[in-house]
Amino acid sequence: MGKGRAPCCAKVGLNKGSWTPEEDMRLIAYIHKYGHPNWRALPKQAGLLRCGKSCRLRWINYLRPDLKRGNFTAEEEETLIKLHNKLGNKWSKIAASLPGRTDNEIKNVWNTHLKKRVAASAGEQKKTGGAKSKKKTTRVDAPVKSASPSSSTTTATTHSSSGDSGEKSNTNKEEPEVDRIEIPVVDLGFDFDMLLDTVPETHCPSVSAPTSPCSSASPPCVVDDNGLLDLPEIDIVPELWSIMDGVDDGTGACTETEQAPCINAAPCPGNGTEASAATTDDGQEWWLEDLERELGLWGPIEDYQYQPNPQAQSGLVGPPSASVDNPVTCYFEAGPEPDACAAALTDIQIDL
DNA sequence: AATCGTGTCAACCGCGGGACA
DNA sequence: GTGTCCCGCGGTTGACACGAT
Repeated sequence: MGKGRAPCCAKVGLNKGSWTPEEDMRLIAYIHKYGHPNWRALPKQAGLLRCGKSCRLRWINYLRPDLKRGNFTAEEEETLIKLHNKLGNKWSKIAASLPGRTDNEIKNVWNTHLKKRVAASAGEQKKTGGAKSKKKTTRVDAPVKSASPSSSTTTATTHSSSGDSGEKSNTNKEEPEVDRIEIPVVDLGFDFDMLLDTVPETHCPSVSAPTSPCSSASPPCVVDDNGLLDLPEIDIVPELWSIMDGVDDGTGACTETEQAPCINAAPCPGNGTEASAATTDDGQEWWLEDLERELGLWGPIEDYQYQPNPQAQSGLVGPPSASVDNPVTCYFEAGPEPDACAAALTDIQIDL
């Protein structure tokens, strides 16, 4: 402890709190393309006003492609209870036995539902002599709301990133037991690589030959003036990066690893990112689409009406504006039909 | 309809451990 | 052998949603 630890984001003026869709997409797009060989350097390279820690957390707990979203199944809960009996609060170890679940999620589920349930169950056993098996007979009386993650047969827990509003109704999963959702490859008409086009060039790793199968459309770090989605460039005072650089290694320049983020290895197998499966052509297609579904990007088009607002302000720095003012937010919130979405996005440039 | 209380969960914080120079 | 850096873990918090009154 206290080994000259770097100040966290709060101390150097970086963003904190909830992630905006823009930030999410930026992070997704970046990791999708370059992986995350160095969390600390990632925000800078991706043009994110976040600390590496925050990016890592967001990725691990929310954006990772292999996350199993939705309610815990009865089996998972059973496993969790058993493992907790055995391991205690070793959430990461428990998470290792529950594929697709994060330690954070497991911790939350335990603290909010299972702990009470187990306690209640234990109390009941005491009362009744405790001879009953611990089969999940207490589910019904668990003091949880119907939409709680533990009630696997009810409404799915959602993990929308579109702010915290309206998230409970967006992404219902009918089959929480499914480990992997098989999603047919669909041409979205939207390439995540276009997001990377907006990564500030100076912050871009100099990768000469992106190997991302999804990068067919555009080379990295080239701002396309032809109407590709322009995420707002972040107006970051140079001092901020200086601070971070100073915190990093003092060079301020990309290190070797930063220069060549593990494209081939990306997203860095064995690094806690199980996204390695996504490095294959199919895998990338799969998880991006899966993520889009989870984020509510798929759905009816009726409500999707983007109205460019010239006075719209960037949602990246500062409070996110209403979705109608922000195509990216709109993209996340409205569940646009792919073509329409792409069309809308390509028509729009977000200005600071 | 408004207010209050509770539950949920994403995100933050601080620390420890391992890797590396 | 030592110091530094980064990653990951576990505990905690704050904002939000929703149900009850």
